[in-house]
Amino acid sequence: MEKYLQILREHGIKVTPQRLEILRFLDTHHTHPSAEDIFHELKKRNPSLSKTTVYNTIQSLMDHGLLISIVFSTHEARFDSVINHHHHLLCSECGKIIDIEVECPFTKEKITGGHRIDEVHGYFRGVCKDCLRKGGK
Amino acid sequence: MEKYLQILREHGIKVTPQRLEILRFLDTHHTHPSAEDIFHELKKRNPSLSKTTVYNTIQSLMDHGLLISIVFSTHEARFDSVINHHHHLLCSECGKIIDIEVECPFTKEKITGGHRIDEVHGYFRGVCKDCLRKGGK
DNA sequence: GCCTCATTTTGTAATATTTACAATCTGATA
DNA sequence: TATCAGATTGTAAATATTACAAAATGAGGC
Ligand SMILES: [Mn+2]
Ligand SMILES: [Mn+2]
Ligand SMILES: [Zn+2]
Ligand SMILES: [Zn+2]
Repeated sequence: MEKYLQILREHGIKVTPQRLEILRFLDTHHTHPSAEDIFHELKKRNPSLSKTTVYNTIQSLMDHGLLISIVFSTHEARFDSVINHHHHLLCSECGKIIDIEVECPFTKEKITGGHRIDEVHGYFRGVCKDCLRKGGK
Repeated sequence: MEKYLQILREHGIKVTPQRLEILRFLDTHHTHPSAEDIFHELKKRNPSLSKTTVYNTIQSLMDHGLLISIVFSTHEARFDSVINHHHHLLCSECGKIIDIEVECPFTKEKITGGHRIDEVHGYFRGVCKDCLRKGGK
């Protein structure tokens, strides 16, 4: 837990048990969880946890560049503490969101078509490797 | 209007005035409107229009590959009748969603990292050309 | 032209995620 | 230990989307 304490301190985020737990969960579960996923899991050990705290903490971590949101549909946002640039695939078979490590040409260009590009997000839809192996399709 | 009548017929979508109007609006306004935008605009000429019809029609057009949804945030979905592949930039200054015509290497590969890729969406955030010219930043 | 019936439209209600807010709590500091 | 700004909590509000059933529509057959 020392690791997460240090991360929060380095970013000037006041350390609280809730923030430590949320950060730890995100760092140890690279499954792109939703706010509900985080809340549901951490509430087991801390029954007084509030969903508002989860949302507040998520926002705080995003403001400090420690977290990105992944939005495949308006239904819900998913979150990822892996900041180094990568794309994402939503598997139509198993529903998982999977990291795609690719060399994306647009991440390097600061200007494209005259527009300034600050962030690049690649969202793919398809069928993941595991599901292809199992089911065919 | 003959054009949209033909499009619906070709795709086996039953022709109705509402569907014609929605299709026409999308084809003549490449501003990536929201469902609310479409509803609000078309209700002027057809006061009995229902928002459910807008959503139903959007879904139908998407099912037939005539429309794609653009999701930058969970707040709302935006829609685009331009199907030929292109990426999108959300300008943090003016809020517009702008088409980015680029050669994207991932659209050609059917398999990437062992996963099957069916759809590729490129979402950029930044500042558009017009806003750069005006405001600096 | 009229009937029929499947489909569509409409209006309302339900769902669910996210945000707003105020009271309470906490923890660092002096 | 007293203070107090900031964090947490619970509840309520906002809002986009979906579900549903009744009414309307429109193409095809007579
Ligand atoms: Mn990821
Ligand atoms: Mn577009
Ligand atoms: Zn899969
Ligand atoms: Zn702009």
